[in-house]
Amino acid sequence: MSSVVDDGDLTARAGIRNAALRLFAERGHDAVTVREIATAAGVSPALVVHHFGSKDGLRAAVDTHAIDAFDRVFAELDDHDVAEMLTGGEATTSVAEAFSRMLPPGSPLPAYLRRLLLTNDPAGAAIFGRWFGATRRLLDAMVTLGAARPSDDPDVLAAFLLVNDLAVILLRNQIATAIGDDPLTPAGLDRWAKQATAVYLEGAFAAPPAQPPEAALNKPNAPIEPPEEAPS
Amino acid sequence: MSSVVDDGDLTARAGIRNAALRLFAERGHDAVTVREIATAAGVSPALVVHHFGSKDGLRAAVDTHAIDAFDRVFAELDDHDVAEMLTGGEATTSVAEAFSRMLPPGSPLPAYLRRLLLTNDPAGAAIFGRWFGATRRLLDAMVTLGAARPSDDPDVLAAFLLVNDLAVILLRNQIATAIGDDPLTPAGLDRWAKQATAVYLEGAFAAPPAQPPEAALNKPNAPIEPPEEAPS
DNA sequence: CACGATGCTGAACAAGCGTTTAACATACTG
DNA sequence: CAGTATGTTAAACGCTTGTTCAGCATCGTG
Repeated sequence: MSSVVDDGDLTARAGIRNAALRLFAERGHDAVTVREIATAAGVSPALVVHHFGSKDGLRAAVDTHAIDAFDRVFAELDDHDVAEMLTGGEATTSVAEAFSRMLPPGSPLPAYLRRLLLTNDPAGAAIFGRWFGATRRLLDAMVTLGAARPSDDPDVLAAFLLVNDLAVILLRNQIATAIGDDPLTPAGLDRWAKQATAVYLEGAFAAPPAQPPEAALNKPNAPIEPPEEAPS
Repeated sequence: MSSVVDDGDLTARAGIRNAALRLFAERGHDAVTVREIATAAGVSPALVVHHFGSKDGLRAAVDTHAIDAFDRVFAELDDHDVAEMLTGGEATTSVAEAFSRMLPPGSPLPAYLRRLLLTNDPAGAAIFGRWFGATRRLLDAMVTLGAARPSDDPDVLAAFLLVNDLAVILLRNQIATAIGDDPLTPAGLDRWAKQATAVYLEGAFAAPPAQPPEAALNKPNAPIEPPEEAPS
């Protein structure tokens, strides 16, 4: 056993990249030092720079590696979705489900996706744009096949469905403590999918009993963060 | 004019806290230096430490300040929601709507909430837990009033509705470029609320035309991230 | 007026950071 | 076998970081 992380027979380069992926995902780029990455990978700090040029070069390599994996997951999901639609299976297949199915349980990739979308990183914007386009196209296909109701604002509807899916990954930890199941495990995923499917098929709310329609709307509220705040 | 930021007549202490709030929200705690905060607030770096003890003390002060504002927004939303429910107004009132209504347009608070929820910060976990409890109680109330359909897993349903709402704030920038409207402005919010309300009232998908019910389910897929990866 | 708080600063410090450099193995190549 | 890439390291460098310190105004209070 070398130390710290048992990577099997990985190249040192790949080992560094994987260690960096995990640490970046857990704590963010800036909070992780080159020395920590090197220790986690069982190599010297100088080797990190030798292989990736600089810490930022390593960041870029990790980014492309992760984005590649993400797009493979999403592509798989896309096919799966169309197949399910055609065979009359479940109504929806979620990004979260694809992540849970295709990634090993302890994978740092969900957390890395969170960091990628959180920082206003152009790579995160690019991946979101691609996924939005795919969702939009899928929604159109479902409408023409009669599997989804047509909308007067399909862009917003597609974005709504996509971000609802992504929220499961972004807020994974909070959801887990709230409902008592990690939503990226089969058990949690099942509970989540049941409720989501129900809402997407029938809705969640009912129109109120029957009363005067326009009542208290647009009453102005005092802003909570006025231009000048009380000094603490 | 002093410099950089015109804060009106703020205490230096409050000015530092506000500058830190904005910088932390934009770039994250670790990527911001004490010197940058001091410059943005128009004071010397030493004064930052003098008022808050340390950079981490400043972080804590900013945290409590922000969390206080968040909870005020959410409490307002809660009241508003109940009121709307009773008067038979709109079916839903979203967290995003409350943020948009109660915060000035350029406020750093949405971005700070994003950082708080996505960095596994215990403060973020606490605020999510509180909001989840409130959502759960609101959902129960709506069910007894006949405004929401009863669910066999109300915890998950409440979490689903809450994280869908939060996703608008978390992915604000990506949504803005995807749909062409910032979802925290009145225009974008209106488009978003229309689609969300439609889905929550009637659903988004239709049951497939009518076909064999169980078809291709649980077919095993090759994991995309095998234990040992190809060295790049 | 004296005087202790209070607010605030410039200069400096130790520590930690990313990175560089020179050197050492190891292994393929002619 | 010499020679040259390749992988790897220990040690050090320069810079930035958070923080400290001594001192300067300002000001309400006895």
